[in-house]
Amino acid sequence: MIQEKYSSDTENRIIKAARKVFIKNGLSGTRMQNIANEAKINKALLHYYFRSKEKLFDAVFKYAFFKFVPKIEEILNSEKSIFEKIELIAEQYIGALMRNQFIPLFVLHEINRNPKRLYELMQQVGITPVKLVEQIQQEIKKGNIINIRPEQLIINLLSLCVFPIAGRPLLQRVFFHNDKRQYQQFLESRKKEVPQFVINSIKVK
Amino acid sequence: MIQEKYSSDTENRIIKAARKVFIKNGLSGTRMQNIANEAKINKALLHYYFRSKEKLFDAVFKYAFFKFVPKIEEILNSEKSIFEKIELIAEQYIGALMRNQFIPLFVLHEINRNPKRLYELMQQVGITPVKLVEQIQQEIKKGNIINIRPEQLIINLLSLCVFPIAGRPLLQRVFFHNDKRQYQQFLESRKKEVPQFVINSIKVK
DNA sequence: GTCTATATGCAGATAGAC
DNA sequence: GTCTATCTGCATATAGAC
Repeated sequence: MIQEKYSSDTENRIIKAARKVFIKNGLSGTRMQNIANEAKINKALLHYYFRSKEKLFDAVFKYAFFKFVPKIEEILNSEKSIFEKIELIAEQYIGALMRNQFIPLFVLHEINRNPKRLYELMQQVGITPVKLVEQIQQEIKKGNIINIRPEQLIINLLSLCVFPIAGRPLLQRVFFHNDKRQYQQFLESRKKEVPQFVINSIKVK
Repeated sequence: MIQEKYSSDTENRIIKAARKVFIKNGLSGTRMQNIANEAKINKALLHYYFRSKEKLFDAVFKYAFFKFVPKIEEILNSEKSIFEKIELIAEQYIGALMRNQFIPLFVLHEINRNPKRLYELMQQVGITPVKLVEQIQQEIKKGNIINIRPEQLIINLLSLCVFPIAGRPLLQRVFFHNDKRQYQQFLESRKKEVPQFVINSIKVK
């Protein structure tokens, strides 16, 4: 038996609908009526369960955030080599975002609207790149990778994972004749291509 | 004497204010009153000059888009080597986005809201990566760069330019103690770091 | 051209019947 | 808990005076 996150069936339907609509359209782009329609319930019930639009949005945002946290956190703090970590982060990250296409823009928007809150959420969960930064510095000292600022490397990796999904509607049109399946395959191939690209650039041969 | 784009002074103040507010807050996040306040004119005047919010937004979007088109287009269709092009695109692109921090998210949002329109705008202006794709294929044949799909390479380059600015508010906090000047310097350094990173990865030595 | 006042419609939120 | 009906406020847009 599946453990539902919310106690009532209606509550579950609301939160599920809210995720779909908020993540696709953002806070100001979403109408409570849209969510009610999606959940096939009455608009008043949204307020009965979540009081206000803001509170419902908060629930959705935390969900979207924590959906991606655990695995990344696990990778960051593992004892694997820097190269393995790069491979794992790219694979996990691209995979998760492929299954949740609207998350990148949703989170980017929230990053710009309320960066402090997101930062505090990250701290609460213990997501920090400190260990990864140190590991990169050590690998540079050991001569395994070229001299690069750890921040550059990490942000490069993130960029390569996130942007192709955030910009998908245009990129798919420009490069793949708007063929959905082709782009999906393209993203799939990036799980391997991105780490290759990064490692190829930094590895000392 | 400077040639203003719009005939009246009021019209110019409106469009300038609208750029600032729309680009920062998006279509649904912007109130006509916000624009009126920013322009220090009456709300009714917005409608007198631009009829509707949508039409005003359209004017702003086209402006934001064409602001970045000419130089990129020039680079794409020039006769420079692939390595020079990579260097120029990164430098121009990052520079332009640094001066217009909110453009990336603004355009990304519009890409997801109305991708077809943006694509058609690009075609009208003749922005297409066809020539760059061909050039990459030739360089691969000549053995100057490794075997990589041109789409991967181009999208990688774009990712590395755009994402660090779209995600700035969070990245600045996480990696630079929210120090604005440090992040500005970081972005500045990427004008050289990004092409190095890319070329390092694809160049056959 | 620019303003004040106002019409119109809609979205978030609540009251109250069932 | 769930619904219908309604309140309230606000945003776009217009009318009309100056």
